[in-house]
Amino acid sequence: MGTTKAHIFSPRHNELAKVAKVMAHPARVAILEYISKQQGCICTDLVEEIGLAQPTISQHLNEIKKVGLLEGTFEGKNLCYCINREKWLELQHVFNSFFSVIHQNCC
Amino acid sequence: MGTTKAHIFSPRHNELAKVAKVMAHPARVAILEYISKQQGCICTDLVEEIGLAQPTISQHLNEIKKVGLLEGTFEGKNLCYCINREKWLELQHVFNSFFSVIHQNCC
DNA sequence: TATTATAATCGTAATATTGCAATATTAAAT
DNA sequence: ATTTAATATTGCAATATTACGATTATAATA
Repeated sequence: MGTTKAHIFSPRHNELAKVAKVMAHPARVAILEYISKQQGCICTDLVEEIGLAQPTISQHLNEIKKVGLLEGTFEGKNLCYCINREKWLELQHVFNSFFSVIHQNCC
Repeated sequence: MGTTKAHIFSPRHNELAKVAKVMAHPARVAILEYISKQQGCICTDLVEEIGLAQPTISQHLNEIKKVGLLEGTFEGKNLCYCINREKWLELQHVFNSFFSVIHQNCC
């Protein structure tokens, strides 16, 4: 008990839920938006910008990374994070399709 | 500890996270899709269709209802659930805007 | 009124998420 | 080699989520 029964759902439904989960926390929404607004991607001040402790931000970044939405490279001691444009467009499409699929003809 | 610090985020970020959370579980994705595919909305067989226990489905329905995505009316002993079209379009717009806002110009 | 069918609610167990202090790691700078 | 700065990892506490059995509520039907 307590665990999502992923095996009873379709891969498509599981996939959509997984990516939705990334956006299901305001910190991650804010992080994604902030990173996207940077010229480059030296995101040193993310901790200060968001207002959560450094380990917490690090964890959230990791969650975003796990679904493939972030690309990170080290530039010296600084980490250069940026959004994976391909994956982002893929997500946009997944959501858009889902929203379009829902045609209700009742009530 | 353990609770999301909603007060440090903007209303927009909190709102987006809230609706994303609804789609952050495959059962709710499946439920939304199933309801949308019905002619009317006699969703009696939702439990059988999804494969989770009745109280669990009821809970998920309630989560969806809480963000205003479902309209429910009783038709005799059967509950008639259907998607709130207006709210649905609103959500689609919220997500679409967010995806569009992300313009990364790095990496 | 008693029965039946359907859905909500309650209570509870298992697990996941959120957040942070402490610590470790990494690499640049001194 | 030490220090410094940035990020990751660990460990843990608080809270949220997921799931379901048992029960309750509601209304149609016999």
